[in-house]
Amino acid sequence: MAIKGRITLRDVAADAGVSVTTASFVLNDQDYAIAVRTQQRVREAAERLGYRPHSNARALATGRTQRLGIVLSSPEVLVSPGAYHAKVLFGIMAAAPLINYNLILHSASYPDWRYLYGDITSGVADGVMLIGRHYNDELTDALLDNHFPTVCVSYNTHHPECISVDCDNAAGINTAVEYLKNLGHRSIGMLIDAYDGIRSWDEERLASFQVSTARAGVRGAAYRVPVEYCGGCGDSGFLRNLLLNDRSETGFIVGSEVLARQVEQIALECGVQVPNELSVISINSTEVSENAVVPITSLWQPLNEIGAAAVNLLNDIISGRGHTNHHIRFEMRLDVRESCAPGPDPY
Amino acid sequence: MAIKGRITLRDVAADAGVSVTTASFVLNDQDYAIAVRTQQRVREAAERLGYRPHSNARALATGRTQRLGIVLSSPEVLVSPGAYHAKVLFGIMAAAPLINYNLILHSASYPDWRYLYGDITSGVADGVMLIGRHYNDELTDALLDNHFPTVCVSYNTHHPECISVDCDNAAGINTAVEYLKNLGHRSIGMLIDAYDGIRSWDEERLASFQVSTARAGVRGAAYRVPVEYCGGCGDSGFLRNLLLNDRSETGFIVGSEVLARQVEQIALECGVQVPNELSVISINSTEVSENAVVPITSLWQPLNEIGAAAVNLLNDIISGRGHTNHHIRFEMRLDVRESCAPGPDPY
DNA sequence: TTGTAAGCGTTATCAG
DNA sequence: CTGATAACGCTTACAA
Repeated sequence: MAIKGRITLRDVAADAGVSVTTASFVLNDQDYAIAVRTQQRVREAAERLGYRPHSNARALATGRTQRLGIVLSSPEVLVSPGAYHAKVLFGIMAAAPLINYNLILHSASYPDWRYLYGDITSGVADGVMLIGRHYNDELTDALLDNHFPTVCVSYNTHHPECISVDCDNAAGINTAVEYLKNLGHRSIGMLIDAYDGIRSWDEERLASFQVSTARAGVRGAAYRVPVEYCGGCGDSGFLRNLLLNDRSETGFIVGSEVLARQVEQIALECGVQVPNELSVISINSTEVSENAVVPITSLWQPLNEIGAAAVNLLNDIISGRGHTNHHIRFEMRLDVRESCAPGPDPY
Repeated sequence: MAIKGRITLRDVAADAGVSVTTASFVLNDQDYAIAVRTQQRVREAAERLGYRPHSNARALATGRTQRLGIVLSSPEVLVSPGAYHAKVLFGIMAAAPLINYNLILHSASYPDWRYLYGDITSGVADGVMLIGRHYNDELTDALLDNHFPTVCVSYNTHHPECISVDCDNAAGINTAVEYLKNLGHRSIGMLIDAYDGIRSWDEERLASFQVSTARAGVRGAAYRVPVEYCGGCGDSGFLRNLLLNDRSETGFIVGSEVLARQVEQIALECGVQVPNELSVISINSTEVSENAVVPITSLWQPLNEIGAAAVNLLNDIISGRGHTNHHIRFEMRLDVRESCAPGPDPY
């Protein structure tokens, strides 16, 4: 079934009085020494007829689609507070056209990862960026096993060929710990959302937290908070107990902004003053932290740069270019706001 | 250049000991009365070899890609306050897979609309959704002129074949006007961002504002505010003058949430109390209005439904199904918050 | 300098 | 019931 009214290369060639080969050569700038007059005729014909190369035909012939796939963990993440994914997507969208790629948004809501796998590897795109998936993600590993060009964004897996782009969680947490220590805090807590599966970023942060607190010579305890991540609501009993019972921690590093706001909120309800009686640092530093009742000091990460880096890295992989660094990390920056105060042991 | 290691239909057919034709029939459920045993052999072979139909080859043969294009006005809109586009995109992303479409995110940053036009019509997708473009958009009209399946989302043009999905701006503004009138306001102002080109939604709102105020028997004046839309900053002289000089308006309907917050902010600075001395209604009703110092009463629109409707409408067009309604409109809802108070003439 | 022709992986027409 | 075979639009050896 012909595509309705499409102008093909044949039409252009006929109009210019040359063969399709010649027309193809000219239009692809593969100047196999074509007479200048012929070139002009071809270009003129293409222009006049409004010729557009057919994306799929070209892809079929060359084996390259000039398209990059994107997989979000779910459609919802696009509209979640802080807009993490939207910001990464922004970086991707800005970077892709610069190196001639279109983007494919793979359906994020397949029941089974195998469908997604089939979709991704159906030849619709030359490679794929997976965003914020689980540590032990079968999809990721299947893709990597089959050497499909893949870049993990904001997470990674244990797969030996895993290539990822993310912020430098380890260094970031260290920054936060040092910051609290220098403020005089001697016992610091880390609060992480309790998900089903473990996330790579949580693991990196927890590991760094242990190392950093030890190195800094302060007490460090990590807690997994059983919160339903539904935008702020959830069971707050855990936090309430944590704050009201005698705790040694005078400062908390909180893995998500929404959770950090909850902490602040519950502290308020419990009569625990932020920052005077409790310092809080969140991670992400978006408007969520900024607009909190007491604006929250937060670790910022360059999400658009992360997106852009993912695009370029994926392009390297597709082009078979050597990528020296399998795990690109971007520095985090501590945005100091008003949620931290000197601890019990200031200099 | 063969696609590396890809299992083709030929491989499956060979493995099952049938022709590609037969294999194709089986795998596409076009049960041209194929022997059940043969079917099983084919399916089994496909499964075992991990066969995936090649997207582009299929597209080339059928003339259908099962992909829908999306054009955002710019990458930035994804991360703008209120996340209008992200929410529409969410609706689109949720709806598309339900009717077996993948999504193409066209590069929103082409210098010239002609490139975009070429991209869109290159056969990469079966149709396109354009989001929030100008009233006199050359791209839109070129697409419509050439009968490329197109749906305008959140805007429309004068093109006779224009098909659009949007909120019902006219009814929404009427709701807001009536609300203020019933509160006792007798002079209402409308504030619109002053862009270069005119936007269809602004035109619809302004027109409705004139009609609605007249019908309600209140005074209605519209102002275009010269604000650089850069997330909250900008020249505020205009608003300051408007608020401080003797004005008759006791209530304003403001076309954007960011602008509405500015109005509130500047009123605060000028010592004009919101809502006691000035009532404000914004449009969009997101966290931007919700988190204002005085939470702003706002007209909400179902952005995800709009996105979903666009997907289904586009599918109808592509399938050649008759679409009775060229301009689908969704009702707006007034989210009452704290920015409106009784006017000078309450009942 | 240009043209012929063989693919790329499907689908679909038409015989057998 | 099944199998050749010709598209689909383009790229690219290879020939002329």
